[in-house]
Amino acid sequence: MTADPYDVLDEQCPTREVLSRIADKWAMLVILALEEKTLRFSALRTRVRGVTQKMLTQTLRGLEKDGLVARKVTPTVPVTVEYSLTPLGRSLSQAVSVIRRWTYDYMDEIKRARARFQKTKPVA
Amino acid sequence: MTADPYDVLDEQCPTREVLSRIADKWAMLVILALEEKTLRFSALRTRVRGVTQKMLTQTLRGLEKDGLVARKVTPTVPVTVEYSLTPLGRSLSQAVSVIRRWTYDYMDEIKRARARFQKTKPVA
DNA sequence: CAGAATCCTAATGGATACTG
DNA sequence: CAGTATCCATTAGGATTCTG
Repeated sequence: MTADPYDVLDEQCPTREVLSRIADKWAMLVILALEEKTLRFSALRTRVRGVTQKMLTQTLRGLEKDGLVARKVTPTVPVTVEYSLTPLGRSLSQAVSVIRRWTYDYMDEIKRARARFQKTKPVA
Repeated sequence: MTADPYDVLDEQCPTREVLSRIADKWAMLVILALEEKTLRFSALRTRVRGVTQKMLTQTLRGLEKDGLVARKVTPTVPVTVEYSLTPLGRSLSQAVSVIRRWTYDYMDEIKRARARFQKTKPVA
C-alpha cells in the first residue's frame, strides 16, 4: 500500500486548486444537473435555479478547462450550445452524488442540530 | 422506491443551503483535517495550510452551527479549545473523502485535460 | 440563444492590535 | 492560547445592458 503522492491539506499541492474548483456550490450544482442529461445554456440556467448568467458562464468555463464538461456549438441561427459531462466529469459526478445523498439523508438531523445550537447559544 | 423529498437544484430546497456550507473549500479541508484526529485551534490552523485565522474561525462556527463539528473548551490558563467531528460530521467526512480520493486519482488526467484546453484555446 | 461588458455591492483575505 | 475587532485591498458575485 503506497501512500498517496498528494496531500490536499498542503497549500502547494496541485490537488488543492482542483478541490477549490469542485468544492464550489455552483460547480457541484452544474455537475449534478448535467449528470441527468446534456443541456443547453438556457436550460441549464433554468435547471440550476438561482444561478446568474455570469456565474453559470464562469463556472462552465472552469469545468471545461479542467476537462469535466464538454461544450458543443451547433451553428444554427441563433446558435445552439450544448453542455455535457465528459467521461472524466461523469466519474466526478459519482462522488458529488455521494455528497448530495448525504445531504438528503441527514437534512432532518441537521435541522435538529441547528435548533440545539440556537438553544445553547442564543443569537448574540 | 420513494422519490427523495428534496431537490438541491431547487433554490428553495433546504438542502441547498446545506450544500452551500459544505461545497466550500475551507469547510472541506477542515473536515478532512479533523477526520484524522481532534485538533486544537492552532494545530488546525497549521494543518490546513493557507487558511487565515479569520476564515478558520468563520468556517468552524458554520460547521458547529450545523452540528458537524464539536467545540470543547477546557478552562486551563491559557484556555484550551479542541475541535472534533461529531458523529454527523464523521458521516459527512466519508463523503468528502470520496471527493478527495477522486482528486488524487484523476489529478494526472486533469493536467492532461488542461494542456489540451490550452492548445485548443490559446490564452485570449 | 448564448454570451460579453459594465457597474456596483458583498464577501474574502491579509495585517495589526487587543483580551480573557 | 484562542480568539474578537478593525482597517484595507482584492476578489467574487449580482443586476443590468447590449450584441453576433
